[in-house]
Amino acid sequence: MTRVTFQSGTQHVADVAYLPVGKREQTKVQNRQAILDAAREVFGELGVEAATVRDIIRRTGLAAGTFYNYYRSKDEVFAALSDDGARRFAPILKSLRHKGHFDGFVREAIVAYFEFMADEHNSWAARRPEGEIQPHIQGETPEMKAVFAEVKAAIEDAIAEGRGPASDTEYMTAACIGIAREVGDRMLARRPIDTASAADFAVEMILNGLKGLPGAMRGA
Amino acid sequence: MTRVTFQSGTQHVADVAYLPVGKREQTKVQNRQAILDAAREVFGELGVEAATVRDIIRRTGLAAGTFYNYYRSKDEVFAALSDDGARRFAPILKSLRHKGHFDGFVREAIVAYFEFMADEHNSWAARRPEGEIQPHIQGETPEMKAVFAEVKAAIEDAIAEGRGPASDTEYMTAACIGIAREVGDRMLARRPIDTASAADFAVEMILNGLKGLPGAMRGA
Amino acid sequence: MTRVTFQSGTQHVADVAYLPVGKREQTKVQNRQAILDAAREVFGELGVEAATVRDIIRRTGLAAGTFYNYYRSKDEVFAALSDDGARRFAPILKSLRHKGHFDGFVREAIVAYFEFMADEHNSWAARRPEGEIQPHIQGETPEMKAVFAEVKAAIEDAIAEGRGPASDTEYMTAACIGIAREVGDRMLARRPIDTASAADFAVEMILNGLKGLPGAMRGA
Amino acid sequence: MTRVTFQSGTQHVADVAYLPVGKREQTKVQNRQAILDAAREVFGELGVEAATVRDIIRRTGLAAGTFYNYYRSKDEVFAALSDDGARRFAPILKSLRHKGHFDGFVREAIVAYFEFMADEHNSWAARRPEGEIQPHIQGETPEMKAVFAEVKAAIEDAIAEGRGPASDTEYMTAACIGIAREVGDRMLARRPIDTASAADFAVEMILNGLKGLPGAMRGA
DNA sequence: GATGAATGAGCGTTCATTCAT
DNA sequence: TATGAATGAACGCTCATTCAT
Repeated sequence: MTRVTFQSGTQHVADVAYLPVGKREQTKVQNRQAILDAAREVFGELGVEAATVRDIIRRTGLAAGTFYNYYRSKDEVFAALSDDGARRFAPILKSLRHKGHFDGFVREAIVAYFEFMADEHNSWAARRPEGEIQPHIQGETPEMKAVFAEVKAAIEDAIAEGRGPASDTEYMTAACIGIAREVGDRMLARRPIDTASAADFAVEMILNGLKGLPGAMRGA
Repeated sequence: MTRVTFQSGTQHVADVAYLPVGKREQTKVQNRQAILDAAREVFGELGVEAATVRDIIRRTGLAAGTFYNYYRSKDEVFAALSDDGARRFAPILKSLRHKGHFDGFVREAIVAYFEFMADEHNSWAARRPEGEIQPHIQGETPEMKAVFAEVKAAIEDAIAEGRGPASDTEYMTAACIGIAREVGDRMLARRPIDTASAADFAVEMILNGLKGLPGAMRGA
Repeated sequence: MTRVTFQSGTQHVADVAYLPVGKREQTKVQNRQAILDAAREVFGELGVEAATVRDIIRRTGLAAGTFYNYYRSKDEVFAALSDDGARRFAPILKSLRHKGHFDGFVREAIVAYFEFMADEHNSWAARRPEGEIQPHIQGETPEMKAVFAEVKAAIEDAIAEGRGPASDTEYMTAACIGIAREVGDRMLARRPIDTASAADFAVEMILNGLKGLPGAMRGA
Repeated sequence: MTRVTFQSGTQHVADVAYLPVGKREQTKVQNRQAILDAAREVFGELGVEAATVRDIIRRTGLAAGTFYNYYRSKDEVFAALSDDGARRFAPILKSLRHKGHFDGFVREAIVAYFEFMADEHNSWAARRPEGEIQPHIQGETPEMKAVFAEVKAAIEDAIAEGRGPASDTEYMTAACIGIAREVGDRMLARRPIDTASAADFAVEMILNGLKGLPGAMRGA
């Protein structure tokens, strides 16, 4: 089982600035990043719906108008964060595909997903100053949502390709996804966050569930 | 297995107006209902968070102030809808509890939940004019949310009481809930809506999944 | 010095219903009175500006629309209360006029004014239930304002007629009025309310002040 | 007797903008001033209670939201105006305190108060377009109210410190205040406004009145 | 005449967005 | 580009007033 480590969104985007750049480019990248960081926080604390552009920009210290030099709306930042998450996660997931063994694929996908969530959650919580009053936290970041969508797509594909058991593939996907989502959420609420045992549980549940299905088991 | 039929919220409340009443009372009931209907639609289309009181009242054709003759806030309408759903669903669910057999309980709970969803969905969709452009739909009504919460509580209890298999009960509940929710959603998207086969699937998945769990199977 | 006693507005208007009346007339009078009473309370508690028609009608237990069968607006109730006060006070004041002696006139006018205020204040406070939380009180009723206007007019006349000292009569009136108003207000704030000593003070202040004026003293 | 001249609030604040500034700062100052001016007018015409934020902003021609870039509420504008008045008046008043001679103190305080009122009134009236229909005017600006409060406090102190005659000090203060307020108001209604003779009158009235009091005269 | 729900103007306030600087 | 004040639509809500019952 491959151990993966994820880099927080902040570092990731900064790393992208790999070419020597003038000061102007520098601050452009910094501002863009500052907005993304602030948005991540605000989304996590207030929820995506309740968050306003003002909330985001206020936290950056930038001027209101500056926001619109980078994004056209709150939804666009949301999409950017989602993309960021998806982009970071996609290669891991892709490497798991076409490995043939459905059971192994599921396990690794779930593990990767849970670890991503845990990492995201940690790096996000860690960035908050200690002494401060902790604001109300909602906790699901756009990245998590995006990665969830990726995993879902992967499982959908795997099942549809017949590498998983043949039954009602749509419902099968739905069941896997449901388990992953709900167990993953509970996992994040526990201290310490234990991705391994959560993954064990979810994988058992999924594989056993699928195996018992009437039309079942034709897996690779 | 008892076959249950649910009445839509609209009809339900209308039925209550069984006594001959003055015109004033009539319009009051109608307005109250119009607000609830409008709210259900708006919540379904925009989501509860994004919906505004003015969205709701606009759709009724009533004056802005009229809303406040009936409800004090958006949340109060939401609660009213939820209550309506929960109240209709609660007796069914209660009759399933303490039946001893965990497998049977799960099956009947899932069936009841799916049938409620289907019914709710139908009555809600039916009320929408045909020719109109279908606005973007989120689709989950407060009633569904409320009933979902009921089912979740029931499963939580059943598992916690040890009538289900003993393992990590929290994760077990989460898995059941996840399956019910996701499969239920897919079910609603199909035509015709077939609650029986969706329930069959979900129940199989849940029971098989739980049975295979390491600490497993002590259920009644 | 004549001792005068004032009847509260409530009793006064009730007394007016001296003729045998049908039930309809009865309730009409009662409603009108209920509105006036409620208005007096509300004006006293919230202030005339802040008070709303709804505040008044709510306290009567009558329906909203009923208000408009009696008065067209808050201002009209205000005027009615003022009239009531003025009407009750006018005869007392008139009996003091044309008595010739300016000093005596001033004394009796001030005494009458202060006693009216005290009485009004008492009967208003007395009607409030004991056990209840005392709402914030502003304390100046329309009646007091109206009576103040009466006193002002009387003094204006007396001074203009030359029965008082000849100087700048407008300023003289202003000074008297200012003393009466401010000392009267302080009087109401003390417990027990002592109209006699307040009146003594105000009268001394007024008469001595006027006597010392340059063009002074030609009084009757 | 020192002759003092007050600058109107408008000029005063404008004078403060003594440094050359960018256009932005300029319009900011202008807008802030426009709001204050509009507020003064509206308060004067409708009374502070009845005035609304929208009344104020409407008169400026600015957008509704702009108000909140400068003040958080009507009360804050009111406070700003009051502060302005008090700040301008305070030094004059302070220079009069502790001068020992009660008579002189009263005279100068009254003179200063009347001159402030006259000046305020003039600058306020002057800013009104000629041809327009004069709206109903209540006429007391927050500045006047604030300055009145200052004078009242000063007299209260002086009397309480025993520098004035010893009698019922609360009533004494009330009487002085009443005279100052009422005579001052009449003064403003005359053309031309003659502060000197009004002050002469008020001071005579106050001092003579106090001197005649029973417990009287122990003043410095 | 009494009722009380409906009305809709208007209020205080927030917010996304623009645009002169 | 960055700035941040101006904008005005929209929100939640209250209120005086009307009018069918």
